[in-house]
Amino acid sequence: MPQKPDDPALFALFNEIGIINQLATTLFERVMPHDLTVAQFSLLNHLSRREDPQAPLKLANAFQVSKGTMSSTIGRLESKGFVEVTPNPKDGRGKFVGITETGLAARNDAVAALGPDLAWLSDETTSHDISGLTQQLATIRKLLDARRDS
Amino acid sequence: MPQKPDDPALFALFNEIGIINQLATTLFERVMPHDLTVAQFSLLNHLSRREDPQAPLKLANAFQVSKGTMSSTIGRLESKGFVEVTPNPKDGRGKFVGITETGLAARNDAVAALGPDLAWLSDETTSHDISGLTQQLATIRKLLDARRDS
DNA sequence: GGAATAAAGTTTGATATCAAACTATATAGT
DNA sequence: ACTATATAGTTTGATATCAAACTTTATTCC
Repeated sequence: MPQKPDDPALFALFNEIGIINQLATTLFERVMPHDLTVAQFSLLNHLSRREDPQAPLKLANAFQVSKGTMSSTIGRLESKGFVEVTPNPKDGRGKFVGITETGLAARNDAVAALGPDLAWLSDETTSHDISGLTQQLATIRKLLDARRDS
Repeated sequence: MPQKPDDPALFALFNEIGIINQLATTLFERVMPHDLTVAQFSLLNHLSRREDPQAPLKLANAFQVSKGTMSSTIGRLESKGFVEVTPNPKDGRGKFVGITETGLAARNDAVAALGPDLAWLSDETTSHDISGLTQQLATIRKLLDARRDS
């Protein structure tokens, strides 16, 4: 039973992280076209960068979400016609997810729509060392990630 | 149509923030008792620090969530008997939310259960300037917050 | 005072997310 | 081969979250 039970510094850090996550998500979702969510856009953006279709499980690992979550996001993008899911001919259990022409266009629309907000943020944060900040966070993320598997 | 459409640095930052948020949330929820979620614990913890009951709207603002979200979280804590909701005698629309004895005990249980993980994190991050990191993030949070209202 | 407006809470419908259960296919072990 | 186990995806049930619609009570403004 800790005498000094809560670490205010860590609580404050996670609090800021949680709020930023929420604010950025809603800010971006307000401007993105095609009713794209951040989860959907991120997946679309990821697929737009690699020509070869990817297995759902690999995508789930890349985004650190459960396979159930990835299954759901893929399904929604599929309904919109933005991705195409094909069976893995070598493995009856497996599938491949690839972006469609429509999906690529939607991704480009979204990138364009996000432009102003990102440019504004970029301007406002020129004095910050964003890369340095990101690296510090990456260190903490790796800690949490290692702890998860333990 | 931007030639350099995405700002990799900013995307990377928000990506880390999103993943940390998710990892920390699931890590904490795995150890907390009474089926407490982070949202529920945070509210309970907040209420444990002030003796006087708070209005739901005030709580929603403090946590930067919508009143609908706060309404839902309060309802769940009320079902568990951890908070008590009373009408505002001065204003028929208003309510007040206060923590119960049971709620305070649950909050203390949760703090104790979180102890080991927080201690571990604290140890692992001694070389990091957590406060400085938090302040940098707070600056960005304020930017996003201001943008939201514009 | 009565009508219009505002404010506090709740409800609804949608998405994201997890864990856990489930289905189907593949691989291992004997 | 046959059984047991492992792997890929899907489904289910729960919570969090938002925006928007809705209800109830206050306040404002002629």
